[in-house]
Amino acid sequence: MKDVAAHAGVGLSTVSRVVAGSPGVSLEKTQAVEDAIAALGFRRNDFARTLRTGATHTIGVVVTRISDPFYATLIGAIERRAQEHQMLVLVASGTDDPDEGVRVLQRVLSRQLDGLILVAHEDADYGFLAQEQRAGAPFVFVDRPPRGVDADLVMVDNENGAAAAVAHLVAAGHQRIACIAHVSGRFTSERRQAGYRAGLRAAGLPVDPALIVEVEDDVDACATALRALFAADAPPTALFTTNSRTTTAVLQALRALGEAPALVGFDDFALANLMTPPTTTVAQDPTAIGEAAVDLLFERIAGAAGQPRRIELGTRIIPRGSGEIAPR
Amino acid sequence: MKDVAAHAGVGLSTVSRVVAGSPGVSLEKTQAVEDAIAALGFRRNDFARTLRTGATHTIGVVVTRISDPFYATLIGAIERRAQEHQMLVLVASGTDDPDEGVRVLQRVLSRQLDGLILVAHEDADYGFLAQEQRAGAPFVFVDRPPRGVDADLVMVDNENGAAAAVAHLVAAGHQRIACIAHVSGRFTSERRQAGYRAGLRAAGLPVDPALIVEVEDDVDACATALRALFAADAPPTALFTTNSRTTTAVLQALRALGEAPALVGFDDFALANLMTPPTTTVAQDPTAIGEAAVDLLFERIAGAAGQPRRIELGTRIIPRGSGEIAPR
DNA sequence: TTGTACGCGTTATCAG
DNA sequence: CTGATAACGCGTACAA
Repeated sequence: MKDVAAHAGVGLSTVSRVVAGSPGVSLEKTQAVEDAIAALGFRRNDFARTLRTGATHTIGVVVTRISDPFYATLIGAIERRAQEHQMLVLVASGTDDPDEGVRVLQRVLSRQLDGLILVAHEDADYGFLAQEQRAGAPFVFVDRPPRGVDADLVMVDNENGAAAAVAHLVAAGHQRIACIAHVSGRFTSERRQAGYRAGLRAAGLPVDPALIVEVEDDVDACATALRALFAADAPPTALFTTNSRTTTAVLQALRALGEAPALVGFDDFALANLMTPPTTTVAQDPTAIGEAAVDLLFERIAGAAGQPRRIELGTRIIPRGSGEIAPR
Repeated sequence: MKDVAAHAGVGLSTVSRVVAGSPGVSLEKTQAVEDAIAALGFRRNDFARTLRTGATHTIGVVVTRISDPFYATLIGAIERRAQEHQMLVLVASGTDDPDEGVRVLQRVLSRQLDGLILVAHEDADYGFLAQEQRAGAPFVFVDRPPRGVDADLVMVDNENGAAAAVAHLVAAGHQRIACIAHVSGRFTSERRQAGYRAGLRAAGLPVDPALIVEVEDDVDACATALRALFAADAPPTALFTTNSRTTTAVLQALRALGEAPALVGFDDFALANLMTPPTTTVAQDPTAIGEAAVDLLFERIAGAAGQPRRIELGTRIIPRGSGEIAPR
C-alpha cells in the first residue's frame, strides 16, 4: 500500500479508502490510486486486514471425508447458501484418524474464521471446544452430536426414518426383515437400529437378534454376513441397510451370491434407480441440512445467544422397486 | 501472548519460543508458560504469525464443483499428500458461473497461501494470473488448461484414452460406433472426440458425422439424442460417451428407451459394476492426478523455476461387460 | 478531502 | 538462556 501511495502521490489512508471502497475520496485521486494499483499489481493482504479488523468474512467447514458423496453435496449446499451472504467457504477434511481430525480442526480454528460447520469424528473428544464456545467463533455440528461439548446440531430423524423403512417392507408382506448395520459411525448406526426395532414393534413383529448384524462396509464382510443369514433355518426375506456405503456393499455381495431379497437402504445414492431392481431408499436431504446449518450459524454470527439448538429434519422414502418385492 | 507472558511471569519472546517449539528455553519456564497457556486458553493467532513470517503452511484448492465425485476424490488425494508435508489444505468451490469462480479465486489469492491447485473454468479468462505468476504463490492447474495464462498442468491423455475405447469396441466387432459428447467442459470433450475420430481412423473405419452428437448431460437430452440415433437408417451398434455424467445420463435414457447397445464410457464411476450389464469404462486415476499436482506444486514452492510443465497421465480400460457386447 | 500516527499479535534481531 | 524492541500490512481515530 505504501508503494501504491507513493506511486499515486497520495497518502496511505487514501489508498486504504479506495481499496475498501469507502466514500470521501475525490474522483481524481481515486483514479490515480486505481492506476497505481493496476500498474503495481497490488492486492490487499487479507492477513493484515484481518489482524486489524478481526473479521474474516469466511466460514470453515470441516468434514471427516470430503470424498463421501453425502458430504460433498452438503458442502455444495453450504457454499451456495454462504455465498448469498458474501461469505467465502473454506473446506478442510480430516481422515479416518480422530487425532488427525482434531489436528486439522485446531489449525482451522487458529485461522479465526467467522464461524464453523463441523462433522464430528466419532472417536474424538471435542471437550477442548468448550472454551472456544465462550470466546471464539460460533460453530454448528452436522449429522451427529460431538462427544465432549454441547453445540448447535443439525441432523435427520434417524429413528423415524428407519422405522418407516421397516413399515414399508412390512406393508409389502415381509415378516423376517434383517438389519445390516454399519459399524463406523456408531451414532447413526445405533439410532437407525433403534428405529428398526421400533418399526418391528409397531408392526407387532418380534425383534430377532439373529437378524441384526453389524458389518464393515466392504463387500467381503457383507458377503460373509449375508451368507450366514441366508443359511439359517429361517432366513430373512427382506433387508434393511443403515447407510449408503453399506447398501452398495450389500448390493455387490448380493449379486455375487445370486440372491435378490427385498431391500430398503438408509441414505439415497446416485444411480440407485439403475440398480436391478432399482433400490428403494430412505433419503436424507443433504441440501436442506447444509442450508439449515448455515442459517443457524449466521444467526450465531449475528449475535444470537442462548442454549444450543438441535434441528432434526425428516426423511423421505423413495420407492423404486427393491422395497416393494413381496416375500417368496 | 502478552497475557500469557504476564501470567507466567516471563518475557514475550519466551512465550513465542515455547509456542513455536523453538529450543533454548529452560524446562522451568517452559512449564510455567504451558500452564499459563492452559489456564488462559490461549491459541496463537495465525494471521499475525503469517503477517510476520509470510508463510501460511497452507495450500488452496479451487475447483468448479466440489460435489462432482471426480473432484471430491481428487481433493481427497491432494489432502493426503499435502498432509505428509504438514500442509493444511483449504478447498473452495466455484459455481457454474465463471465470474463467480474468478471472484472466489481472487478471495483465495488474497489469502496468500503457499500454493494453489486449480481447476480452470472453461469460460473464464485467467489472464490476471500472469502477474501473480511472477510475484505470488505458485499454482498448478488440473484436468484442463486455463485460458489466458500458461502454467503447470496435470491432465490425462484424453485423446489416447478415447481412441482406446473405440479400439475396444472395434475389437468386439463394432463398425458403427456413436460418440455421445458432453458440451460443458469443451476442452475435454473436444480432445475425446478427436480421440474417437483417431480411433476410428486407426481401425480403418469412416468417421460419420451423423454418429457424433453433443448433448447436455441430463437424461432428457440424452434420450432425445439416442432416439434420433436409433431411428436412423443405419443405427449405431455401440456407444462411446465422453464423461461420467454423460455416461450415467445415457444409461438412464437407454433404460427408458429399452435399448442396450454396447457402451464404453470415459471416466470410471462408482457402481459401474452394478449396472446391467456392468459398464466398461476408460478410467482416469484422480488419486494419481492429485498426487502429481501436489508434487509439482511443492517443487515450485521449494523454489523450482523454469518453464511451465505439462504432465499427461495415462488412462486404463476397465472391461466389465457393456463394452464386450457383440453387434447384433 | 487528505495525511499522520498508532496498534492489531506475532516473530526476528540483538543486547544482556 | 532471556527479554526488549522493531517490523509485518492494514484500518482508523484524529488532526490538518
